[in-house]
Amino acid sequence: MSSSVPAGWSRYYDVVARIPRGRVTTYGAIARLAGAPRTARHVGWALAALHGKKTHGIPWHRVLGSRGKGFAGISLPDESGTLQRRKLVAEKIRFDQRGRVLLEEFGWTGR
DNA sequence: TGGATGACGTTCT
DNA sequence: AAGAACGCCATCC
Repeated sequence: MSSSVPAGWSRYYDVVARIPRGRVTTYGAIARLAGAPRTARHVGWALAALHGKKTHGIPWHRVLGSRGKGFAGISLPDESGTLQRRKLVAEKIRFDQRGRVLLEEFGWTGR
C-alpha cells in the first residue's frame, strides 16, 4: 500500500526492536547502527509513523534525544513525552531532576 | 523540479 | 552552564 512507510525505514525499526527492556538509546545511535550516521532525524519520522498504529512491537519509547555527552532526554512534545517517560519509568529507567537519563547506566550501544 | 519540513545533533555565543 | 543557530538528508506538497 502506498500508505505504508518507505522501505528504508524498516532498517530503523529493526534496530529499535533490538533495544533490550530497561535500556534506552538515542536517534543518532540508531541511525548509526542502521548504517546512516547522518540521518538521526529520519529515525524520528519512522517512529512517528508508528504512533497511532496497532501493536507493532517496536519499543519506540526507548528512543531518546541526545541531551549532551553521555546523557539523553525525551524530545517528544507534551503528551507523547509524558507517555514515553511513564513507559520508561515502568521499565525502571531513572530520570534526574533535569529530566535526563544517564546513558552510561541505561544506554544501549547496539549490544 | 524546487522549496519547506522535521520524535536530531553538534558547534558557537 | 544554558540557549540559539546552523547543518544533514529523506520525505512531503
